[in-house]
Amino acid sequence: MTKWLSADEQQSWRSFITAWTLLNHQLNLDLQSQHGLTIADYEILVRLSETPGRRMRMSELAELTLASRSRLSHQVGRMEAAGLVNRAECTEDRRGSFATLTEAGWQALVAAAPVHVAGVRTHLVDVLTKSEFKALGAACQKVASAISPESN
Amino acid sequence: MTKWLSADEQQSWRSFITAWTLLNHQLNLDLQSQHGLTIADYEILVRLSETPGRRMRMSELAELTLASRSRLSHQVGRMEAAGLVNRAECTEDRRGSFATLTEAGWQALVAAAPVHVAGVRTHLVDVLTKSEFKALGAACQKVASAISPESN
DNA sequence: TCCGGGAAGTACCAATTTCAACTATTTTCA
DNA sequence: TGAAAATAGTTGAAATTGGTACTTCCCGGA
Repeated sequence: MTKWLSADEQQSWRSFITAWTLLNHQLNLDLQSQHGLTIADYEILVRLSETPGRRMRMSELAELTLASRSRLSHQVGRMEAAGLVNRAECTEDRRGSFATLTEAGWQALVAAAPVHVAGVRTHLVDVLTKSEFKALGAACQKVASAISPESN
Repeated sequence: MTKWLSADEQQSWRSFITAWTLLNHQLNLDLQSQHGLTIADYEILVRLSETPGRRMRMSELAELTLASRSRLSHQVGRMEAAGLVNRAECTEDRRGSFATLTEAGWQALVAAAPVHVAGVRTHLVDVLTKSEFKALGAACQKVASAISPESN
């Protein structure tokens, strides 16, 4: 016998969907209109920038950005065409390859980051009290690790 | 001067992204493998089923499901081809049209709903305490209405 | 050493989504 | 009244995404 969601639960669930969808859409819009980057591009730039040597194996990048291998491959291909990243072979494991941040990619990130962060603040962080935001984060953390324990 | 996110804030924000992405992906997988429906299909079926006459104007449906008009049009087209919905002209406003739930669409919803709800429970609701879930919902509600006040 | 299974990445194909035009109708208001 | 502007919805092409097959390479065991 199915145990349905109560009206409250349903409401919470829908708010979750709505909040994420609107937020993502809004941030994407800002980023795209002002810098020609998508959120996906941005996330990749961030991840690469955080890594020593500003380069990372494709599979690691895929895991971190929660993208399928196929999708990441396409994505990096586009970014490579745009001059934001390069591909380099991996000498230790010759099957593998690295995505590396180019100078232009770094510059694009530096330029876009303030806009993105400001968006996250105005649409998310500043809308909530410190403790509300913290609670949101904690809950999401639990949800994420319930589905995929390795996701941190 | 940009005010960057603190490490904690960043962590919360990333958890939010991760939780949504994994949850959505998981629910989609369940629904698709067991019933051949995507989440988008499902949402449309739900919205139509909740409406008197089980029919709704395209634009209202688009708003509720947070989809662009174009996307909804394609989507409904596919669902119509699959026999889940019908289109009907709107006599009051002859530009408009209704999407109406077919019997098959209703049956598909009835069949899929338990699976979907079970997924939402096991991956979201049951992972959190009542108050955590409530806090998540409340925070998301605030975020959503900060971006788009009409989104309820 | 050599084989078989598995991993990393890419390529191809089908499905979905977006963007920009386009048609048809309604609304506004001079 | 009768344009002009706005709205509802669709369409087709281009871009993105997802699934799967394929190629190349690594690794463990016989």
